Amino acid sequence: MTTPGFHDPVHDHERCLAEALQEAEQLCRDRGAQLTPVRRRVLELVWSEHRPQGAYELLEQLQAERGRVAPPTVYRALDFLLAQGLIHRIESLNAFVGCPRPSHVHNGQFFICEACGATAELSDPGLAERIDRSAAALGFAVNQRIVEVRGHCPDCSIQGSPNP
Amino acid sequence: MTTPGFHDPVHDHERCLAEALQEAEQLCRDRGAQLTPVRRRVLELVWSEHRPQGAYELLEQLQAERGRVAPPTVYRALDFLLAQGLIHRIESLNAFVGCPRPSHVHNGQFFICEACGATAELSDPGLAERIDRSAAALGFAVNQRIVEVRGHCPDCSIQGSPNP
DNA sequence: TTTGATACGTTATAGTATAACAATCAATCG
DNA sequence: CGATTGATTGTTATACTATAACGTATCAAA
Repeated sequence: MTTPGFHDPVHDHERCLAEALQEAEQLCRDRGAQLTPVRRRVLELVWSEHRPQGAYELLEQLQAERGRVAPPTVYRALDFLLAQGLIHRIESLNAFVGCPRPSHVHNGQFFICEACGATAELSDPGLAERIDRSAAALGFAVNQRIVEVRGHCPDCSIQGSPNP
Repeated sequence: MTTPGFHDPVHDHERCLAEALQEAEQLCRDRGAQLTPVRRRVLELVWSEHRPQGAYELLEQLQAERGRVAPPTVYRALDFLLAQGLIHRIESLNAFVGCPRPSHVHNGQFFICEACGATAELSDPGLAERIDRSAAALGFAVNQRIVEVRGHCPDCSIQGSPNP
């Protein structure tokens, strides 16, 4: 798996990508889910950066390599990847990011840098519990917890930072 | 102020609305912010339900009473109301809901019923602190915390519920 | 009276997402 | 084998969400 938190601007990203793809293949094999070429390629594109990417951003890249591709193609691939837990949707950005722990069911917390876009996923079970306790007090049955924290990552919050 | 949590399907909503409007006027007066007729009307429309409403939903209502109204009009009003903290944007719905505690700076937590749309806002400072601690561990500087919990409200989670 | 700031009107367009139906293909069964 | 079924992808059109850019009106300060 990949390291938690933010990544160094220069890290071995080939390895992130390779590990994510390998884990996705394993997981789909185990579940009998079909990681087709389109779906696999979209997953690769999502994983090409540690930054949420919009559907149309992914679409453009697909079109660059395959000619005519229509929006439903990429949205269907994204739906599949979401259903398998291989990617997450960042609601506050209408964008998608790879999940570093796809085999582990969770609603993570996302820390999103407003300067460079880098996003880190954390999974604090205590936070989920705390939300669930509030929900219980309201008589509310929880399906999904969305936690998105906006701010500045370590690289962008120091003065003289690359993206002020 | 209005009561916290979910509201009874039949409650004195006139009162919710009147209180929200009164507080908004007070708050704008204190700040020298202009609660113009359009802005005030949009706030009323947002407060017409305890359920987040889309910009175009609000736009339709405005058009019904004022003839031609273009999207920027409603978006500008929403921007103003957001800036004053009089409403909140629900990111996972692209929709807007009235803030029951506008004079109190906060990032609340929203509990959103996926059946009936009813939304309750809570403010658990401990939750915010917990998020901030995670952020600090990452070296992340927090600007905004978005917490949206999807599930079923008390009225919709009982069997034989109105909106299963 | 001019100026500047603020709000609002208006037109056009950008960006995000899905409905509906056709085509393909592999697996299975009679 | 040929037919059927289910899953996936292609294709076209359209719906939904949001903003850019520029013009107009108002009002208070200089």
